[in-house]
Amino acid sequence: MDATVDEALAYLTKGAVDLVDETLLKKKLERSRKTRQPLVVKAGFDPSAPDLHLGHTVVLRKMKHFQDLGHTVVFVIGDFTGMIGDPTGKKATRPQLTREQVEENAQTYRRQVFKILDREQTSIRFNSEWLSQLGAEGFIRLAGKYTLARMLERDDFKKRYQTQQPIHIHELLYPLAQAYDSVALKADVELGGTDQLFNLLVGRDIQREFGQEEQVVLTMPLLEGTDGVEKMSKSLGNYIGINEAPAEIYGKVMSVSDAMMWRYYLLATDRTPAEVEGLKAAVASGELHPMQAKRDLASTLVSYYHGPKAAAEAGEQFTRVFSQRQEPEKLEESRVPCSDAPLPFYKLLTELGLASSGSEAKRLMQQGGVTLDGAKVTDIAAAFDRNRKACYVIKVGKLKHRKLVVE
RNA sequence: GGAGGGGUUCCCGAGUGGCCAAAGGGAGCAGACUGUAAAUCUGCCGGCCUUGCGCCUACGUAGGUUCAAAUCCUACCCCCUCCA
Repeated sequence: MDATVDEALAYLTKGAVDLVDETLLKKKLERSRKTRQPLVVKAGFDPSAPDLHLGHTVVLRKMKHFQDLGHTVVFVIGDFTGMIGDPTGKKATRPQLTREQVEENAQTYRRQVFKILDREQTSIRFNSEWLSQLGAEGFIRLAGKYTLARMLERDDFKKRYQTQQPIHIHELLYPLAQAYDSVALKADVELGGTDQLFNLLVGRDIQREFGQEEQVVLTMPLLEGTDGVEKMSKSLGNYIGINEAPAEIYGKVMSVSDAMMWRYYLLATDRTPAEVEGLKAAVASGELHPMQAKRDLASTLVSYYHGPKAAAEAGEQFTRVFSQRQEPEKLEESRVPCSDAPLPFYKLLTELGLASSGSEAKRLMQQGGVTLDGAKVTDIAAAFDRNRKACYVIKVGKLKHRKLVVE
């Protein structure tokens, strides 16, 4: 950490959206340098969705940047708030997590997080540690440090208030609980997505109430999912998980639209904004093929989380399956016993899990998406012949290939 | 406590007695094309089968009126707004 404060500042704020406030961050950096005392950099994570996806990595990479300069990162797992359960989605009251589940999820986090973060400079903490100590009394006291009017300043609440969406009282309490995390940890910096700005700012106010120096707030953009519209999230199914199979990550990245890939470059890789602009210009001028640019992106991302070898293999498989329209190297295999009883083909598809329902299977067949050993099967009344031992390759759509052994 | 508005298929959002498995958009899926699972275009998009213009399930919940209800009536549940 021998970078000058200005260099450090530039490095740390790269890609960030909000920084509150710069002067204070400088001050903290300077002090840290003098006292050799690393800053405490905190970010909170949901205990119920332990599968990290590229969206999470935006903040995680930023945490790593702080580590690069010698600071300590605290990965806070919001188990306390998680155990209360968030009732906002009225259809399914989120199941309360047990102690064991939380611990299990934490383990999953540990496994994944250190693909990005440095183990030595990271501490993983549960916020129940200090929040459950607080008790009802302490919590109400904490609530006494803030006002409803200030809560309603939050865009999200304001909007919901106006559009007749429910706001539960405890939702107003969440920001306070999160703010108290900062107090308990004496956080110097808190990181989060731009949607967290408000919560992070409440942390500053509450810290001040507790006589602490306020934290610096730094927000990162939210990465859109593979649909290119909504933010990446597991529940929307538009995510790319870092623990997914290499070929899966590679393929999903390739399915991102050309326009969207720059965003991924910018937020999910280590390329600097200038480098990304350079690539963009190269594509615009025809110097670099957009597909190549996207392949490089896919390869980079796979190699971050699975290593360069896996990235190379995923690339090869992609070429094979999508450019050359061949079967992948390794086919998933299913077995079916020999029998004289006729089996409608569409039933076979549902049994193999290649279609979610009979109607779906028939639809796929009618649309010409189903192939048996390379020949299209479009007759929905077709039966599958399984009265002798044989081996077939079934293809459904472009993505699903299956080797079928009749035995 | 009072008055009013509202709950529709994965999401948003039309629909106020039959032509509604229900407009439109988004997401998703398939095909064509291609430079990829980009873009674009076309089609599909509750389930079941004997694929008929068939059957079952669906418009907050439970009943009722009617030959026929997402649409009308009754009760209940939930959400929101304003007043107190």
